[in-house]
Amino acid sequence: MTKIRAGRHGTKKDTIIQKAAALFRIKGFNAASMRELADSMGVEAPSLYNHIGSKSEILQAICFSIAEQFTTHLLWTEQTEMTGLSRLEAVIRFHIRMMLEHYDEVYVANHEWKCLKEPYLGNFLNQRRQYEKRLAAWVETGIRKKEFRVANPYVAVLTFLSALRGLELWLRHKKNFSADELKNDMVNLLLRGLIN
Amino acid sequence: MTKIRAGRHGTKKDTIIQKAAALFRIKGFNAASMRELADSMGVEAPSLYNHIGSKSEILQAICFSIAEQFTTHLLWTEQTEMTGLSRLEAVIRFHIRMMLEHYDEVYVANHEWKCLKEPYLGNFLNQRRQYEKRLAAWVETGIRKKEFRVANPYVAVLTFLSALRGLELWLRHKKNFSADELKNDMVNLLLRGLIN
DNA sequence: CTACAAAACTAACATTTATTAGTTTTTATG
DNA sequence: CATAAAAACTAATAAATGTTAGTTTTGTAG
Repeated sequence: MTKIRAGRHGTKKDTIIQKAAALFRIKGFNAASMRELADSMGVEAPSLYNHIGSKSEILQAICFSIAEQFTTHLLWTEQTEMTGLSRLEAVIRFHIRMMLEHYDEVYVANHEWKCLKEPYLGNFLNQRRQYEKRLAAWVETGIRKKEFRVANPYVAVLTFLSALRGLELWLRHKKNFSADELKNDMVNLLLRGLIN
Repeated sequence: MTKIRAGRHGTKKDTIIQKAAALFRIKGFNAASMRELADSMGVEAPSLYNHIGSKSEILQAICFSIAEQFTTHLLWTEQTEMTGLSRLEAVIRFHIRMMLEHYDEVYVANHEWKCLKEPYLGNFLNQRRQYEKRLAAWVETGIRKKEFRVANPYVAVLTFLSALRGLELWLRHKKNFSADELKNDMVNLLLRGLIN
């Protein structure tokens, strides 16, 4: 009879969620079973229910924790960085940091949100749309100030966010890389372009 | 007793695969059931098995059809376009066209490949890696010819591909847009950068 | 019209799944 | 040590799923 260990910085529920994120990332939410999750902790499946309410609840915890961190950082950046360039640079740096420090959770939030149940699904999508809108407002401001050139701000935002989501591909390839180097490359590429 | 209609340009199996792509895109492969798929065609689930071998087979058909189209186009581009810029531009244009004309299939191939079973999963990933490698070779050549500036060609390729994958976000938003306009925006953004 | 093949149907099965109920073991507190 | 709470266990359930078997209907060719 193994026991679920509470991590140094969290409850046993947090430990379950963390393990679940790793499992969901590898197998996908639907394909990952509670039995597997329990197995990965050396425990029987029903034991998990002493700590969590349901499988769905775990996914909700993952998605909203991540969403909240991104939103919070966006608002913070808005008040600390004033130029479009420095703001977008801050966003890139934060996405890289999140991807490095919370790979599983970020991946799951990006790929398995569709498995959320209402009203959480709608909620999550709303939060994302808000994020995109605020970012688009930055770009629009930058365009007005002649800082950026771009025809459609939404094209820029969606391209930008997609490219950042692609950071996961980078980690998947498991190349050895420095976060700073990666950040510089992406800033140069997205903001200054590929062409010499 | 409804019957499965064979489309003008394909067998009944093709019709099933097309409907399945739409369903898989909306609900995800695992969450979509054969009964739902049958329902969407006004038929009972077992009837599908007169035309297809298994649920997995449908996913395989979708993923490999799309992968093959992209690979074929890449090779074609390599022989018809000679500068790095014109090649990447051709890739952007093709991705946009594929996304417009085969939205469901492209989306499913991008998001549900993890549900493929071996050896198809490994096969699919290999094909993708080859695609990435070939694209990286283009960029490397471009760097050598001083056509591109970029520190790490792989950062460029993965960023590029991620941004293109993000075209789906654009379609999801259902803005009215012209494909040409979109193409021009993305070329400018990715190749010339956001900064003025 | 007949006969054969294609393709639909109904019924059922074997598995897998998340989850609950009830019980026993462990841990912590007095 | 005794007692209570926390957390593990076993057993079981209800629902859903992909798929098969066997049968009936539909469409087509001679």
